[in-house]
Amino acid sequence: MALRTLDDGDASPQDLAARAAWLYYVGGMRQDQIAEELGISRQRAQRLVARAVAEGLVKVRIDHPIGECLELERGLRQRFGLLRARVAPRADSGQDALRAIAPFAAAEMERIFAQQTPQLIALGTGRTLRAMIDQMQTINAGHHRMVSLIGNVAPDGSASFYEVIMRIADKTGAPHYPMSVPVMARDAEEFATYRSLPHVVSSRALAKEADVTVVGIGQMADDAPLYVDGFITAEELSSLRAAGAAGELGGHVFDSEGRYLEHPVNEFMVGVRVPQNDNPVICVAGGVSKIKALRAALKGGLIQGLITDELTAAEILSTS
Amino acid sequence: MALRTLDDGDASPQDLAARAAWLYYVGGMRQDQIAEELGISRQRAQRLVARAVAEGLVKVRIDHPIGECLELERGLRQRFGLLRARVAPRADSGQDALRAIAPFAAAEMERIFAQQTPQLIALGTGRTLRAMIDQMQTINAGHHRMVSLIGNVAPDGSASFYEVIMRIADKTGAPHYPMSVPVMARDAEEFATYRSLPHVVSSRALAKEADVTVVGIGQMADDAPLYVDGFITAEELSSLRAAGAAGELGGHVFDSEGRYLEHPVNEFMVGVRVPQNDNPVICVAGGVSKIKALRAALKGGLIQGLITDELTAAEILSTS
DNA sequence: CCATTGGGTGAGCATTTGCCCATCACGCGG
DNA sequence: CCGCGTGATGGGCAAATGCTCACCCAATGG
Repeated sequence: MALRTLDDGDASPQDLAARAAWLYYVGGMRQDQIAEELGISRQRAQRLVARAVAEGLVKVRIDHPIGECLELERGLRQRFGLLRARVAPRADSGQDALRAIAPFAAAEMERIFAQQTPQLIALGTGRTLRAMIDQMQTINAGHHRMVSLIGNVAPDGSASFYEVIMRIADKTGAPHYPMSVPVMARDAEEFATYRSLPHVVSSRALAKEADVTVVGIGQMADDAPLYVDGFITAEELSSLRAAGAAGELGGHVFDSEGRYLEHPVNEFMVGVRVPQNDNPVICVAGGVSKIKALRAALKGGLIQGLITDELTAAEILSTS
Repeated sequence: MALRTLDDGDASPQDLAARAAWLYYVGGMRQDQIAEELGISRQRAQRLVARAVAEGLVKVRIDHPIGECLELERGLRQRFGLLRARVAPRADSGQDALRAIAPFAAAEMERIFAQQTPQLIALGTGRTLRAMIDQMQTINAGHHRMVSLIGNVAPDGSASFYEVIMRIADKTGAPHYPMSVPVMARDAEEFATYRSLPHVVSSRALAKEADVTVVGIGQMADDAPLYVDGFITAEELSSLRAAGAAGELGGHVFDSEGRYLEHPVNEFMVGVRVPQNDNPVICVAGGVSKIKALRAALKGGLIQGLITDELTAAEILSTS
């Protein structure tokens, strides 16, 4: 945003990359034509296009409800009474699922932001939401507000890497209310302190009233994000699993029936649990590792919308 | 992998096309991989992708401010059949527009001068072209020639401040043919004298044959450059407006349809009108005040290229 | 029943793209 | 002042893509 070319037509490499990419993808020109047009070498044009893709300037969407995915979407909606269900085609586990889902989730977010009536949007954190944001188009949507469900400070004191609210704010210009405290308190005293902070009180209040909530989901295997990112210890993870943990939404752990556990980890989470009122909670998640958690969340009615990939959707529907 | 064919039996051709396109663009797979994945031939995969693109299933967006400008450029080219259109980002009226456009215009000039085959370049005058030159790089381009479209002597006998040809010559070392007479004659006799001067005759002849012509554009409001710079009186300006003047190119005034007026001011201009032959006339201009003039010039097909700013371009496209 | 037509198919080839590598310009520390 | 990375550049080539063509099949209509 800040540094737009003021005095130099050819300047900012990103501008040039964007221009080249536009000519290539939208304009349908060949790379040598682009090179000539921009007065650069063919190779440079090629690199610019590649760069624009790598930097995520180029967003591709396939505008077609693929039959199979539609079936799955319908299945999910019916089985779990969901309000929204989107299923991205194919995609295997892990990274692929993320890549597949992100554009769909981004489209859903844009749909939310495109609404005329001002919305209060609550947001979780995590890799999946980060990937989603990267796919979002910058749009002017200053009439909505966003609030974070969960603290944005990691255990080591750094800002959480997977914080998303600031990044969406960059793209939309919407006012936002991050929850600038640690995700989790270490003891009851700390917990009481955090919870009593005025901005936490107000953020929590806002989050509970959100018109729509968008979250990822965490699983409870050995590589559970809560553990990998250092929020809980290996012992706590074991203890949670012993207590029947199946997954977590915004750090709040629930069992395979979708009931929140009574467990120290849950007691000390500073953020709010996803609202359980009339306003929808949309979960963005995919990959085999998350299936158990998703199934539990769906069963417990914790979420009212799901954006996932084809294989995950099929798996959820086939075996639960 | 190849045995996916089993469950694809239901797919409609469009579904398949969408799926292939998705795997290609979003999934980043190669066409032969897609072919294998979907159990079809490589060619079919390629046809499916092409088809998806052709049917508009694939939507590509460039998430960068430049994207907008490129849209406008395409719009201008299409609407007015322009050969060249460049749109600089943002920029409000007046000075800002100039600052934004100048680098783009300079790049265009450099493109012209960078050509191998010798070009004969005709040039107008004015603030905009001056700003353009200031942005030009010095390049050695002695094989081109430049000729002025218009006299370079102001009514008070001084050299016109906005003469540009000498300055470009400084930067390029190209031989140049200024038109060293007043812009405008005061009566028929003077006019006949000027027009008969040998160097005027030859400059005029050259200008008419220019391979490319680059001009600014003048508007006809109270601060019309022709009037402000003292070439015409307030009465003449009023008279021109009464006759329907919408703008001027090189001092030659035209109406809102882009037809030159039959008016004393036009009769006594010593310079030539911009060529109306196969060789392009590029106009460099921006700012709201010039929109009326630009629209007229475009409508009348007086110019074949336009270098402007985003707001001006948007305005021209939206309301004409 | 056969000719026709329209869409789809793979082979083969031309074009376009992606990538590696030698080279060069530039900034930095010795 | 001189090497020494570091990163950009363009040449050249292999891979990937797009396109044409001859052919096939299935449906249609005489």
